[in-house]
Amino acid sequence: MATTPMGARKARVLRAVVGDYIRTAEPVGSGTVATRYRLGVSPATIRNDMATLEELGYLVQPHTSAGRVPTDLGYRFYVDTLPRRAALSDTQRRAIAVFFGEVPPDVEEVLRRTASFLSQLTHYAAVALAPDVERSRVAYADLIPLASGALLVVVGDTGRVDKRLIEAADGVSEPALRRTSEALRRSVAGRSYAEARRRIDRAAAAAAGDDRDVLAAVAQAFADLERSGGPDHAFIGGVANIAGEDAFERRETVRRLFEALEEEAAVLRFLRGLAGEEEVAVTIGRENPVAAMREASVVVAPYRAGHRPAGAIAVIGPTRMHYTTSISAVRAVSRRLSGLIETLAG
Amino acid sequence: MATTPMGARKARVLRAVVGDYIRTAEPVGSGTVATRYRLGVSPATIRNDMATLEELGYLVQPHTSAGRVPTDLGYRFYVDTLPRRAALSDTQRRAIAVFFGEVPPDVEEVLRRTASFLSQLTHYAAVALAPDVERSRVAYADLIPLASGALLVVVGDTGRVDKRLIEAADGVSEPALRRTSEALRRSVAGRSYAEARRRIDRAAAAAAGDDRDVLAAVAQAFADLERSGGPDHAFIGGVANIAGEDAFERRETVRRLFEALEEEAAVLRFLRGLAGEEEVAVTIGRENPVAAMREASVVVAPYRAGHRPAGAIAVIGPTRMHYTTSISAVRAVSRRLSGLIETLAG
DNA sequence: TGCTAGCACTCGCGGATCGAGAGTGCTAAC
DNA sequence: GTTAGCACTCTCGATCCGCGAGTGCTAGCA
Repeated sequence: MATTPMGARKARVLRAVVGDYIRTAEPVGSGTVATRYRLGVSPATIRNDMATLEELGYLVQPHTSAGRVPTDLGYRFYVDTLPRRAALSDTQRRAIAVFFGEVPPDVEEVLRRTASFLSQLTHYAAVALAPDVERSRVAYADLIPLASGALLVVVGDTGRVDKRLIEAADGVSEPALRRTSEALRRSVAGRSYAEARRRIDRAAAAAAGDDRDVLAAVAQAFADLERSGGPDHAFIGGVANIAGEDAFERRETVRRLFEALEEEAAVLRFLRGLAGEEEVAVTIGRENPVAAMREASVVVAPYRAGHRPAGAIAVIGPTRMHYTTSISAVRAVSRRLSGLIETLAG
Repeated sequence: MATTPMGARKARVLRAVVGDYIRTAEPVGSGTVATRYRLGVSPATIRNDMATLEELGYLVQPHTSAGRVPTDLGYRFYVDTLPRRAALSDTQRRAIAVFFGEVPPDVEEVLRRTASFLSQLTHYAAVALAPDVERSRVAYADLIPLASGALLVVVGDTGRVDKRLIEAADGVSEPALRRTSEALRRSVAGRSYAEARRRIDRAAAAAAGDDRDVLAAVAQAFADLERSGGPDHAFIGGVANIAGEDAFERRETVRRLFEALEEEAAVLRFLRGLAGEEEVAVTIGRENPVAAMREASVVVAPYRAGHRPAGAIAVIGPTRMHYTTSISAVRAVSRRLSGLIETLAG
């Protein structure tokens, strides 16, 4: 930050206003800033600064005789000039240690719990995305015979597990199933999902009769996986926090937000895009491409599996969010999660 | 119903008040009942009836000069005297046909989509419970070797799939894994989960070395499954409908409801208990054992897999719910769902 | 005995009014 | 560039009031 283009004191005033508003939820007046944050100048001076900051688009007044409230741009400045990595509270630190000390039953469950845990930690809603198909390799694939056909089970090296019913039109013959199963186990391990599909496709072309049908169905299943990223691989926790959050004033806002969260595809695409390679990213209010989230902010970070980025976790709250805590929490959890996933799947 | 203890006309008045209140959300006065529902008596008479109904606990007035509003008891009477099976609208009927015409990828996904679909159909929140462990038999179990150990996959004859990481302290030897896998496939198919666990326990006791460790871990995994019913096997759809529902006046009500829905264990137990063997059941307001749901009503029905009850689906809405539609929808969907699950898993 | 017409009464709701208080912008002086 | 002083604006909450809906009661009628 060093010397900001707006001038050092104005920057301090802006930070004070945003910080105070986040804490109190009340419009902040010049008097408050002068007494609560010792800037060594009088309210009148601060008033001038605030007027400038309003012209620049960082603040607005709800009405003439009220204090100022940050715009999305104001929050953006606040977040960008946040002191690097604030420490977590002891309670949070301990909670994280306990959470990651438990032995989880499987990766999917880890993500589900992580979403829930992250929401408790931050008091906002949280999302955990399952490892991306495109960033996973097939570790294992097999066909499980069932009365009505077979169940294709695909396990990725990121820990993701997909399953899909395979039904041949007029039943599947035992031997065909056994042969396909064998072929799958031999040929797809270590490949990307796309490459696996291509191999199975080729195998289908080369095969005949029942074998061909089964292989074609399996290839189709792989294709579906690639296209949709698999069904429901976003785990959401803490929706109650959003429902109770009165920073969302209108109920309609909450409703639309939930609608968007339930429409998982959109959120998925958006969050995957947001999660950069290394660090925590923040999207504020109208910066958000998803219309229903224009009154919300998102704090997102990627997690890794075996040194490669695999999925992402995020916190979703009102623009008047406690950014410091959320960012610290997301950063800490994403790091620990990467470690855990690595030992589980790697 | 025939002759109600309260007298035939009072019953009609009560039904009129409840029905009108559900439609309009306005307290219902004697005048409205007299003009809108042709009971052949004057408002004065209806006033008397309403006074009686209030004494009996079926109605209340929000304040002296307002119309009447049903109590939970009033809704109960209304639901109990509903004409048997109202027809679904054409739109709904068509939607159901389309929905169940699609080929689903697997049972879990069917339930997830059913929850979402049922919520769209009714405009309330909906829940679909995965098939109960206690009511399923093991169709298939296998160990899938992974870098960090193995993944236990258990498929039930109801279509439920459970997976769980098995990690032996100091790695699992290949041969032990192969032997255990073989033993599993041979010995557990067709058994109940409890019986399967006992067999594996016995096998573990009889085995030695690595085999013993792996078998013990598998038995432990089965035990966990039985105890918890498996993680997250409730799929919830349409929370946005509840967030937007203004029949829930206070926001706190909505918050607590979400909290309860997220605390899946409680909802699970409650709904499983509620779902009778054959028919649709309705729980209204304070009848509800879960405190956070005391201002909500639940319409629930079981679904079957292979002629045995397996799980349940439910609609959750305000006590001022459109019961007729909800009941019809839940009944129709549960029936179709039973058929679908049967062809998939049976 | 049960139903009805008439009537006085109650009470919430929406709109209007008003004073207090917070916070502003402007001006003039330092 | 900063500050003190001051007049001004505007929201918020309290209070008041009239309207209208709906009631309960009483008296009369079949």
